[in-house]
Amino acid sequence: MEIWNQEQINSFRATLLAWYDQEGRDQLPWRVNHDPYRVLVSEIMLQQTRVETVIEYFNRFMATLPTVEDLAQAEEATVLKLWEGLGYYSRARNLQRAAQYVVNDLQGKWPNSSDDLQELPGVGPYTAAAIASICFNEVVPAVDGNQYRVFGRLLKIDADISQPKSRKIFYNAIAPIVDPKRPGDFNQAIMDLGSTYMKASNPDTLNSPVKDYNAAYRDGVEDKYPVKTKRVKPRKELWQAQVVYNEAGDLLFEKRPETGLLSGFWTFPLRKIDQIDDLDGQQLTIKPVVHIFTHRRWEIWLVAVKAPTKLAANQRYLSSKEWQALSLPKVQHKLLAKLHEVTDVSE
DNA sequence: TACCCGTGGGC
DNA sequence: TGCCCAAGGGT
Repeated sequence: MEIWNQEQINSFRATLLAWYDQEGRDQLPWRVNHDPYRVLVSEIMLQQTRVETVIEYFNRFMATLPTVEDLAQAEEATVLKLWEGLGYYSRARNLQRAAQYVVNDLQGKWPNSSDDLQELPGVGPYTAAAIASICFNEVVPAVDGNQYRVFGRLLKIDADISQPKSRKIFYNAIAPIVDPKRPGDFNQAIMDLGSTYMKASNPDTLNSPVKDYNAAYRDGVEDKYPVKTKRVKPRKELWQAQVVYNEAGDLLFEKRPETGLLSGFWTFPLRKIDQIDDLDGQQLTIKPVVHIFTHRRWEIWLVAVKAPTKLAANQRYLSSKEWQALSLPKVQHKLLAKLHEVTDVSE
């Protein structure tokens, strides 16, 4: 691992920020000001999610809920509808809880330090540092995937970024480098660097503004950094999705449990099966609907089944108007599309 | 700690 | 196609 002296640190800061001032993505909608509410919403949305995906969601979210008070007072269904399709839905619920915490418990006064910001639900060390540096000029590194990648290469840090304990190693390595005059811009500059010249795949190191500071590139071992070992294959599971209509033509939905995957969302009644032979009803499709989560691969067979004589507490018939108004997970939209596909063919 | 938690795009 | 990846946090 490389250790920079103060002279190298000073010149790195100057080089990085000069590039950022020229080529930074200052047009991103969450960078138009340093309102902590806007920055919080953007940071939560950007967790494990691409910038290009977030922009549209962010603009719609801010147009609907412009202030932290608006979010605190909104119906949860409103928030989830705004989040529909973005994934990791606990982020949306925690974001609203964070807004309620600021409004109700702190009388609208934002925590202005990284430590205090971590008290907000859904705000961990990275997000807290990002907000603290961008909105309140706290001199702290916002250690995220970009900083792992950028400084893993620049400094040839051998710690495995898949392991949580490596975070402290990176934090300690980066902390002395953060520009004390412009900590927020420093962190955002690293983000921009990490998504342009220093991407994970096909980086353009040769043209990077900080090429001269890149020890991994200098030594011809850039492809070894950052060190990352863990990879988990999604587990394959077979499911059947039950299709049930009532006399009015409404479809039977079932609310998922309050914990676990897609918690609290409405889907067709889903039942796990061991093999296709276990399908319990009239098979409606030749191929299953396939949906891949981070850790699971679902193959879902649509089956028509008899209506239950009595609905369970978590079951309801919903008209198309009703379910379209709900926030539904992508997998349920896939099932609905598939059902309409086979229904149209038969008509 | 290791695992859980969504989705879409790139190659 | 089957992987890997993308501004993490909760448990």
